[in-house]
Amino acid sequence: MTQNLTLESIGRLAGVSRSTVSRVINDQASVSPDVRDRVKEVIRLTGYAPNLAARSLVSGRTGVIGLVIPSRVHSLFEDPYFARLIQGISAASNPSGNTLSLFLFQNEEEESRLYPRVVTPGFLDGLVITATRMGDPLLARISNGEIPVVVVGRPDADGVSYVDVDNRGGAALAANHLCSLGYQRIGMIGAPTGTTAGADRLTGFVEGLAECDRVLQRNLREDGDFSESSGYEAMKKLIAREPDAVFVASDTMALGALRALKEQNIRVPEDIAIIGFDGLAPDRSSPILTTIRQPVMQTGSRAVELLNDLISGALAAPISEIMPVELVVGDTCGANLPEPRRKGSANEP
Amino acid sequence: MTQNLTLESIGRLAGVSRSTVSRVINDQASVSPDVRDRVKEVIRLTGYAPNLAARSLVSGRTGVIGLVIPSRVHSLFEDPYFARLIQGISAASNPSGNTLSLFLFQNEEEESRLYPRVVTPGFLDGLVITATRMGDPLLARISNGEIPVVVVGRPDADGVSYVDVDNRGGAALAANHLCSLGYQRIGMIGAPTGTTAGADRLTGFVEGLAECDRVLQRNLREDGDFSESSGYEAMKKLIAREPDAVFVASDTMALGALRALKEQNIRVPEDIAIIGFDGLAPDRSSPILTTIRQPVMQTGSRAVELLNDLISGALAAPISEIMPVELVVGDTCGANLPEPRRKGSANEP
DNA sequence: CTGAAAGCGCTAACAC
DNA sequence: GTGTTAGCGCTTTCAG
Repeated sequence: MTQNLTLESIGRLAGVSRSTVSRVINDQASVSPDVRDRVKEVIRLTGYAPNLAARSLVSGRTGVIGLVIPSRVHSLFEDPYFARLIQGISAASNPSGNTLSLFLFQNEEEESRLYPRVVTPGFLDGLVITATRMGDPLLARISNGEIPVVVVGRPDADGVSYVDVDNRGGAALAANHLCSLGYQRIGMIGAPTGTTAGADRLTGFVEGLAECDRVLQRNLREDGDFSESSGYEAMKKLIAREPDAVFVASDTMALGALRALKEQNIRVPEDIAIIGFDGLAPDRSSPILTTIRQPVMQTGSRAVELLNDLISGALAAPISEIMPVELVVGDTCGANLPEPRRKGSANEP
Repeated sequence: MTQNLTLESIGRLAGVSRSTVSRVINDQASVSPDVRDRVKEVIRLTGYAPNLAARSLVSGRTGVIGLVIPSRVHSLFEDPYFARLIQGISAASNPSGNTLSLFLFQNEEEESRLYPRVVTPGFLDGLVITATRMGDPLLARISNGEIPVVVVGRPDADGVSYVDVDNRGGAALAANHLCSLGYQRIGMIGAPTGTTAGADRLTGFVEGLAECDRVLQRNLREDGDFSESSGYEAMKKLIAREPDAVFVASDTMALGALRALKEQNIRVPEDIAIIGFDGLAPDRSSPILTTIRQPVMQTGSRAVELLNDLISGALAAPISEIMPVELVVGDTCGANLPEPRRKGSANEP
């Protein structure tokens, strides 16, 4: 079948030199229409495709961008967040002619062993790194610019380009929503504060409460690890402390929280209001979860776009961008209940 | 920093020729120990890494394997199944020195546009394709062996290598489990029969029921599309027809089914038994789901191993392998309830 | 055991 | 407009 096809052999078949074939392939101007057509026909007939290795050897570009998912978030990989993110990254890679390589490190050992390969110039054109953790050792090694990198999420290092979502603003939105509905004993199930997303959502929520002259009571906060079961466990602990509303820092954890409540026959939103974060579980809960939606796919796509700009030199690092979030009102906060929510009941010193 | 490092420059630094450096790098015997040490030291100091493009230009190998996820299953990408599969594939790729490229096609158009690139020799060493659908156009174009391919799942084409799980056997196990517990009105929420997995699970379940002299009543079967909400909807329809046990062909759909039941205050397993398939939601439901566990990660890893054998020529296509599944008894079938389940009640013409 | 030389398939000056 | 010619960095004979 298709084999041994080279510029040279195509040229021979079309009766031209290899340079001309190269010009046709790269859509360069200086080729007469008839020659161009003839060459294209031969290419079509033979099914010739240029050898990428040879091409990248001379051009210095590989056409490959890498997506690195560090080992510590590995266990979270099953959160639909990553599926969406990958979809967004893939969607933006294909049109730009890039191939996406996935680096899913199993553990620290593998990470440090394979890491050199990932940042070595000539292997990848650029890198997207998901960095949900603070003090990422990978980031430290990148700053000195071996290869263009864009981080998804806020890195806690300077000089690194990134795309983040407005975690603080979104969490504040959640706080305001709960306040405006009259809830009094407002709690939170947080994400790990060792991740910038977790830290930012906590900060934002506290700030949002402050805008309504409220504070987040110490005993009304539990943290999870982004998993469904951690949300379930956290909510079981909170129930005894009787919050009337809880902000859960991820939808997956919120599903766990709802499960815990249903198990105890606590009604949502009548007995307790729940608001999530992510916007990833639109129809997976009964009642439908009120949440803060972040544009996950777009975040991934935007990261690739910025990376392409970095690679082409159109932009110089570091650059950053914050994606907007929005409140999506569902049924778990009682916003749509006919009568206004409790206002000013529930007192506690 | 690190730049322009080539075999030549390393050789100069170490006072040897580029051939010798190449031999050291490729661990070839004929190099004297002292020279080898000297060269290695220079490599360490400079941080030199071979240019992969040049290497693959001469070797004909790229060290890259592709994972293709066709557009029709794209919407299902968020099922944790794919996350696990990717983990397995990635886990097996790294040690074998391969890089994993992900081809997540958004739609048919993109699929056929990018497809040539994917099967063109010289771009990828091999391909893993998830083929949950029948009549896959990609598979048709592959059979004539342009590039080594291993399919995950049973392809409905001949001559294609694949790794599948024992869907039929597993579904039969589920049927036997329900029969042995004495259930009478046994229903099923199936996966799309346009996927080989869906078809095989249906076949196996019917066969399993037959072993207990039962048939799957027409009106006790509804099909979903692997999504949580489709499981929810299917169960809502089934409820009125009063099955006392339901086999749900995927855990994700089973979670939806459980949600529908909880919403109607139907108790599991007291009022109805539920058994899933996949083993992906170990602690995500209350009560804990009884299910048929398939080794998803291992399936992915095995696919890569077979692919490597195909690439190296150690094995010749087509080859195939069926991974075993197992029954995991949870709390949704009442297997652990103190008293034996109802035996022989519920009559209907 | 080591070096010299050829060549993988392509792009990009540089001629004509 | 088109062909000729150098390499890109590497592996691999082939000499020595």
